[in-house]
Amino acid sequence: MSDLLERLRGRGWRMTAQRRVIAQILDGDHVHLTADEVHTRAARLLPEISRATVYNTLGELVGLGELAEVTVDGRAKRYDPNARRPHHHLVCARCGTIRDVHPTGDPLTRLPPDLRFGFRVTTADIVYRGLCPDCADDTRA
Amino acid sequence: MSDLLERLRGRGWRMTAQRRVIAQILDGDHVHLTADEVHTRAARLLPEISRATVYNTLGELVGLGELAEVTVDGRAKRYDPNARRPHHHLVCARCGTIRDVHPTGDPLTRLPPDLRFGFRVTTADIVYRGLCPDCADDTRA
DNA sequence: TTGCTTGCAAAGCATTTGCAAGAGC
DNA sequence: GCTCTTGCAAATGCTTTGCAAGCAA
Repeated sequence: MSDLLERLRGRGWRMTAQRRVIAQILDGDHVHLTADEVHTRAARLLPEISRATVYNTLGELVGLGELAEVTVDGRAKRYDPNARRPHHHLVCARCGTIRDVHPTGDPLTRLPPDLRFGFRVTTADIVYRGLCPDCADDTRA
Repeated sequence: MSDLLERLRGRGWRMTAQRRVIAQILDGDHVHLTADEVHTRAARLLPEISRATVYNTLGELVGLGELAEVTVDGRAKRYDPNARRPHHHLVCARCGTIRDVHPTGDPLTRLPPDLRFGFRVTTADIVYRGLCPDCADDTRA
Protein backbone atom coordinates (compact mmCIF):
# COMPACT_ATOMS: atom_id res chain seq x y z
CA MET A 1 0.00 0.00 0.00
CA SER A 2 2.29 2.70 1.09
CA ASP A 3 5.16 2.58 -1.34
CA LEU A 4 5.84 6.15 -0.42
CA LEU A 5 6.60 5.35 3.20
CA GLU A 6 8.87 2.52 2.12
CA ARG A 7 10.82 4.74 -0.21
CA LEU A 8 11.19 7.40 2.44
CA ARG A 9 12.40 4.96 5.02
CA GLY A 10 14.90 3.69 2.50
CA ARG A 11 16.22 7.18 2.08
CA GLY A 12 17.01 7.39 5.77
CA TRP A 13 14.01 9.43 6.79
CA ARG A 14 13.40 9.43 10.51
CA MET A 15 9.87 8.14 10.83
CA THR A 16 7.52 10.16 13.01
CA ALA A 17 3.79 10.06 13.52
CA GLN A 18 3.46 13.34 11.64
CA ARG A 19 5.30 12.14 8.58
CA ARG A 20 3.47 8.87 8.57
CA VAL A 21 0.14 10.67 8.59
CA ILE A 22 1.14 13.10 5.85
CA ALA A 23 2.53 10.39 3.61
CA GLN A 24 -0.60 8.36 4.14
CA ILE A 25 -2.85 11.24 3.15
CA LEU A 26 -0.92 11.92 -0.02
CA ASP A 27 -0.57 8.31 -0.92
CA GLY A 28 -4.23 7.56 -0.54
CA ASP A 29 -5.60 10.42 -2.55
CA HIS A 30 -5.32 11.35 -6.17
CA VAL A 31 -6.67 14.86 -5.67
CA HIS A 32 -4.18 17.71 -5.44
CA LEU A 33 -4.45 19.20 -2.00
CA THR A 34 -3.23 22.52 -0.70
CA ALA A 35 -0.94 22.55 2.30
CA ASP A 36 -3.85 23.73 4.37
CA GLU A 37 -6.06 20.89 3.22
CA VAL A 38 -3.32 18.41 4.04
CA HIS A 39 -3.08 19.98 7.47
CA THR A 40 -6.81 19.72 8.05
CA ARG A 41 -6.88 16.06 7.11
CA ALA A 42 -3.76 15.32 9.08
CA ALA A 43 -5.24 17.00 12.13
CA ARG A 44 -8.17 14.62 12.04
CA LEU A 45 -5.76 11.78 12.67
CA LEU A 46 -3.24 13.64 14.76
CA PRO A 47 -4.83 16.69 16.38
CA GLU A 48 -1.63 18.34 17.59
CA ILE A 49 0.10 18.42 14.22
CA SER A 50 1.26 21.90 13.33
CA ARG A 51 0.95 23.75 10.10
CA ALA A 52 4.70 24.38 10.06
CA THR A 53 5.42 20.67 10.10
CA VAL A 54 3.06 20.11 7.23
CA TYR A 55 4.74 22.85 5.21
CA ASN A 56 8.21 21.60 6.05
CA THR A 57 7.36 18.03 5.21
CA LEU A 58 5.70 18.89 1.93
CA GLY A 59 8.72 20.98 1.02
CA GLU A 60 11.04 18.07 1.68
CA LEU A 61 8.95 15.70 -0.35
CA VAL A 62 9.10 18.11 -3.25
CA GLY A 63 12.86 18.27 -2.83
CA LEU A 64 13.03 14.50 -2.99
CA GLY A 65 10.98 14.42 -6.14
CA GLU A 66 8.12 12.54 -4.51
CA LEU A 67 5.70 15.43 -4.90
CA ALA A 68 5.32 18.18 -7.46
CA GLU A 69 4.05 21.64 -6.69
CA VAL A 70 1.34 23.00 -8.91
CA THR A 71 0.59 26.69 -8.72
CA VAL A 72 -2.31 28.09 -10.63
CA ASP A 73 -3.25 31.76 -10.82
CA GLY A 74 -1.37 32.75 -7.74
CA ARG A 75 -3.55 30.74 -5.43
CA ALA A 76 -2.18 28.43 -2.77
CA LYS A 77 0.16 25.78 -4.09
CA ARG A 78 -1.25 22.33 -4.54
CA TYR A 79 0.73 19.16 -4.09
CA ASP A 80 0.69 16.50 -6.72
CA PRO A 81 1.54 12.99 -5.49
CA ASN A 82 1.83 11.76 -9.01
CA ALA A 83 5.19 13.40 -9.64
CA ARG A 84 6.90 10.38 -11.09
CA ARG A 85 4.73 10.11 -14.16
CA PRO A 86 4.56 13.08 -16.51
CA HIS A 87 1.10 14.53 -16.95
CA HIS A 88 -0.86 17.75 -17.36
CA HIS A 89 -3.61 19.47 -15.44
CA LEU A 90 -7.23 20.30 -15.85
CA VAL A 91 -8.15 23.26 -13.64
CA CYS A 92 -11.55 24.61 -12.70
CA ALA A 93 -11.49 28.36 -13.18
CA ARG A 94 -14.05 28.83 -10.48
CA CYS A 95 -13.28 26.50 -7.58
CA GLY A 96 -9.67 25.67 -8.30
CA THR A 97 -10.05 21.90 -8.41
CA ILE A 98 -7.23 20.20 -10.27
CA ARG A 99 -7.31 16.85 -12.05
CA ASP A 100 -4.54 14.99 -13.78
CA VAL A 101 -4.58 14.37 -17.49
CA HIS A 102 -2.18 11.95 -19.06
CA PRO A 103 -0.83 13.22 -22.33
CA THR A 104 -1.32 11.26 -25.49
CA GLY A 105 1.93 12.35 -27.11
CA ASP A 106 5.02 14.35 -26.40
CA PRO A 107 4.05 17.99 -25.95
CA LEU A 108 7.62 19.10 -26.52
CA THR A 109 7.25 18.27 -30.16
CA ARG A 110 4.73 21.07 -30.36
CA LEU A 111 7.43 23.67 -30.04
CA PRO A 112 9.47 23.76 -33.22
CA PRO A 113 13.16 24.60 -32.77
CA ASP A 114 12.82 27.90 -34.57
CA LEU A 115 10.43 29.09 -31.86
CA ARG A 116 12.72 28.19 -28.99
CA PHE A 117 14.74 31.42 -28.93
CA GLY A 118 17.88 29.53 -28.08
CA PHE A 119 16.33 27.98 -24.98
CA ARG A 120 17.29 24.42 -24.11
CA VAL A 121 13.72 23.29 -23.47
CA THR A 122 13.27 20.29 -21.22
CA THR A 123 9.64 20.14 -20.17
CA ALA A 124 6.24 21.40 -21.18
CA ASP A 125 3.42 21.82 -18.69
CA ILE A 126 -0.05 22.25 -20.00
CA VAL A 127 -2.90 23.69 -17.98
CA TYR A 128 -6.35 23.22 -19.46
CA ARG A 129 -8.84 25.62 -17.95
CA GLY A 130 -12.57 25.52 -17.79
CA LEU A 131 -15.40 24.72 -15.42
CA CYS A 132 -15.66 21.46 -13.57
CA PRO A 133 -19.00 19.63 -13.74
CA ASP A 134 -20.17 21.02 -10.39
CA CYS A 135 -19.35 24.63 -11.21
CA ALA A 136 -20.77 24.37 -14.71
CA ASP A 137 -24.11 23.27 -13.26
CA ASP A 138 -24.17 26.34 -11.10
CA THR A 139 -25.74 28.82 -13.48
CA ARG A 140 -25.06 31.99 -11.55
CA ALA A 141 -23.06 34.55 -13.57
CA MET B 1 1.97 54.92 -29.87
CA SER B 2 -0.26 54.24 -26.95
CA ASP B 3 -3.13 52.25 -28.33
CA LEU B 4 -3.77 51.05 -24.82
CA LEU B 5 -4.56 54.52 -23.52
CA GLU B 6 -6.89 55.10 -26.43
CA ARG B 7 -8.79 51.92 -25.78
CA LEU B 8 -9.11 52.69 -22.11
CA ARG B 9 -10.37 56.18 -22.76
CA GLY B 10 -12.89 54.67 -25.15
CA ARG B 11 -14.13 52.41 -22.40
CA GLY B 12 -14.91 55.40 -20.22
CA TRP B 13 -11.89 55.20 -18.00
CA ARG B 14 -11.32 58.34 -16.03
CA MET B 15 -7.82 59.32 -17.00
CA THR B 16 -5.44 60.09 -14.14
CA ALA B 17 -1.71 60.64 -14.01
CA GLN B 18 -1.30 57.28 -12.28
CA ARG B 19 -3.18 55.34 -14.91
CA ARG B 20 -1.40 57.11 -17.70
CA VAL B 21 1.96 56.20 -16.24
CA ILE B 22 1.04 52.59 -15.65
CA ALA B 23 -0.41 52.16 -19.12
CA GLN B 24 2.68 53.75 -20.59
CA ILE B 25 5.01 51.36 -18.77
CA LEU B 26 3.07 48.32 -19.87
CA ASP B 27 2.67 49.49 -23.39
CA GLY B 28 6.32 50.28 -23.86
CA ASP B 29 7.76 47.07 -22.58
CA HIS B 30 7.61 43.52 -23.79
CA VAL B 31 8.94 42.05 -20.60
CA HIS B 32 6.50 40.59 -18.10
CA LEU B 33 6.80 42.70 -14.97
CA THR B 34 5.68 42.01 -11.43
CA ALA B 35 3.38 44.48 -9.71
CA ASP B 36 6.32 45.64 -7.68
CA GLU B 37 8.44 46.24 -10.74
CA VAL B 38 5.63 48.24 -12.28
CA HIS B 39 5.42 50.26 -9.11
CA THR B 40 9.15 50.94 -9.09
CA ARG B 41 9.12 52.14 -12.66
CA ALA B 42 5.98 54.17 -12.14
CA ALA B 43 7.50 55.84 -9.10
CA ARG B 44 10.38 57.08 -11.22
CA LEU B 45 7.89 59.11 -13.22
CA LEU B 46 5.41 59.84 -10.48
CA PRO B 47 7.07 59.54 -7.05
CA GLU B 48 3.89 59.67 -4.97
CA ILE B 49 2.17 56.77 -6.68
CA SER B 50 1.09 54.11 -4.20
CA ARG B 51 1.44 50.41 -4.40
CA ALA B 52 -2.30 49.99 -3.83
CA THR B 53 -3.08 52.03 -6.91
CA VAL B 54 -0.72 49.93 -8.98
CA TYR B 55 -2.35 46.74 -7.74
CA ASN B 56 -5.83 48.08 -8.28
CA THR B 57 -5.05 49.30 -11.74
CA LEU B 58 -3.37 46.11 -12.82
CA GLY B 59 -6.34 44.19 -11.49
CA GLU B 60 -8.72 46.30 -13.53
CA LEU B 61 -6.68 45.89 -16.67
CA VAL B 62 -6.77 42.15 -16.19
CA GLY B 63 -10.52 42.37 -15.75
CA LEU B 64 -10.80 44.29 -19.00
CA GLY B 65 -8.74 41.70 -20.79
CA GLU B 66 -5.93 44.12 -21.56
CA LEU B 67 -3.45 42.25 -19.41
CA ALA B 68 -2.99 38.64 -18.48
CA GLU B 69 -1.59 37.40 -15.22
CA VAL B 70 1.15 34.84 -15.38
CA THR B 71 2.06 33.00 -12.22
CA VAL B 72 4.99 30.64 -12.23
CA ASP B 73 5.94 28.44 -9.29
CA GLY B 74 4.15 30.50 -6.71
CA ARG B 75 6.31 33.54 -7.21
CA ALA B 76 4.85 37.02 -7.57
CA LYS B 77 2.41 37.38 -10.44
CA ARG B 78 3.72 38.86 -13.63
CA TYR B 79 1.64 40.94 -15.99
CA ASP B 80 1.59 40.18 -19.65
CA PRO B 81 0.66 43.12 -21.89
CA ASN B 82 0.17 40.83 -24.83
CA ALA B 83 -3.16 39.47 -23.62
CA ARG B 84 -5.11 40.07 -26.80
CA ARG B 85 -3.27 37.52 -28.82
CA PRO B 86 -3.23 33.97 -27.47
CA HIS B 87 0.22 32.66 -26.80
CA HIS B 88 2.26 30.49 -24.51
CA HIS B 89 5.34 30.98 -22.39
CA LEU B 90 8.91 29.89 -22.40
CA VAL B 91 10.32 30.10 -18.88
CA CYS B 92 13.92 29.86 -17.82
CA ALA B 93 14.11 27.48 -14.88
CA ARG B 94 17.13 29.27 -13.53
CA CYS B 95 16.62 33.00 -13.89
CA GLY B 96 12.87 33.17 -14.33
CA THR B 97 12.92 35.04 -17.62
CA ILE B 98 9.70 34.65 -19.57
CA ARG B 99 9.30 34.91 -23.34
CA ASP B 100 6.17 34.71 -25.39
CA VAL B 101 5.68 31.91 -27.89
CA HIS B 102 2.94 32.06 -30.46
CA PRO B 103 1.26 28.70 -30.96
CA THR B 104 1.12 27.08 -34.32
CA GLY B 105 -2.22 25.35 -33.81
CA ASP B 106 -5.05 25.06 -31.35
CA PRO B 107 -3.81 23.30 -28.24
CA LEU B 108 -7.35 22.52 -27.16
CA THR B 109 -7.60 19.94 -29.86
CA ARG B 110 -4.95 17.99 -28.01
CA LEU B 111 -7.36 17.11 -25.24
CA PRO B 112 -9.85 14.52 -26.46
CA PRO B 113 -13.34 14.73 -24.92
CA ASP B 114 -12.94 11.45 -23.09
CA LEU B 115 -10.09 12.93 -21.10
CA ARG B 116 -12.04 15.99 -20.01
CA PHE B 117 -13.76 14.48 -16.97
CA GLY B 118 -16.91 16.45 -17.61
CA PHE B 119 -15.08 19.78 -17.57
CA ARG B 120 -16.17 22.48 -19.98
CA VAL B 121 -12.67 23.31 -21.18
CA THR B 122 -12.13 26.76 -22.65
CA THR B 123 -8.41 27.46 -22.76
CA ALA B 124 -5.06 25.74 -22.66
CA ASP B 125 -1.92 27.41 -21.38
CA ILE B 126 1.43 25.87 -22.05
CA VAL B 127 4.58 26.61 -20.13
CA TYR B 128 7.74 25.36 -21.73
CA ARG B 129 10.59 25.16 -19.26
CA GLY B 130 14.27 25.00 -19.83
CA LEU B 131 17.37 27.14 -19.74
CA CYS B 132 17.63 30.39 -21.61
CA PRO B 133 20.74 30.91 -23.75
CA ASP B 134 22.53 32.88 -21.05
CA CYS B 135 21.89 30.35 -18.31
CA ALA B 136 22.69 27.40 -20.57
CA ASP B 137 26.12 28.87 -21.30
CA ASP B 138 26.80 29.07 -17.64
CA THR B 139 28.18 25.60 -16.97
CA ARG B 140 28.07 25.69 -13.20
CA ALA B 141 25.94 22.93 -11.69
C1' DT C 1 -20.86 69.10 -8.35
C1' DT C 2 -20.71 64.18 -8.56
C1' DG C 3 -18.77 60.12 -7.74
C1' DC C 4 -14.80 57.60 -9.40
C1' DT C 5 -9.75 57.34 -7.79
C1' DT C 6 -6.04 57.75 -4.82
C1' DG C 7 -3.11 57.07 -0.74
C1' DC C 8 -2.42 55.51 3.60
C1' DA C 9 -2.33 52.14 6.76
C1' DA C 10 -4.10 48.10 8.41
C1' DA C 11 -5.66 43.59 7.38
C1' DG C 12 -5.34 39.14 5.00
C1' DC C 13 -3.41 34.89 3.09
C1' DA C 14 0.08 31.64 2.24
C1' DT C 15 4.33 30.37 3.61
C1' DT C 16 8.83 30.50 6.11
C1' DT C 17 11.79 30.75 10.04
C1' DG C 18 14.09 30.93 14.93
C1' DC C 19 14.40 28.52 18.78
C1' DA C 20 13.55 25.60 22.77
C1' DA C 21 11.32 21.33 23.93
C1' DG C 22 10.58 16.57 22.37
C1' DA C 23 11.23 12.13 20.07
C1' DG C 24 13.67 8.58 16.83
C1' DC C 25 17.48 5.64 16.24
C1' DG D 1 22.81 10.60 23.91
C1' DC D 2 23.14 12.83 19.87
C1' DT D 3 20.64 14.70 16.34
C1' DC D 4 16.79 15.38 13.69
C1' DT D 5 11.97 16.93 14.07
C1' DT D 6 8.20 19.38 16.06
C1' DG D 7 5.38 23.21 17.66
C1' DC D 8 4.73 27.77 18.67
C1' DA D 9 4.77 32.24 17.47
C1' DA D 10 6.68 35.83 15.11
C1' DA D 11 8.17 37.32 10.63
C1' DT D 12 7.90 37.62 5.67
C1' DG D 13 6.17 38.45 0.97
C1' DC D 14 2.50 39.50 -1.88
C1' DT D 15 -1.88 41.41 -2.35
C1' DT D 16 -6.39 43.37 -0.90
C1' DT D 17 -9.34 46.53 1.55
C1' DG D 18 -11.65 50.46 4.38
C1' DC D 19 -12.07 55.01 4.42
C1' DA D 20 -11.36 59.99 4.04
C1' DA D 21 -9.36 63.32 0.96
C1' DG D 22 -8.52 64.44 -3.99
C1' DC D 23 -9.42 65.15 -8.67
C1' DA D 24 -11.52 64.17 -13.57
C1' DA D 25 -15.49 65.08 -16.10
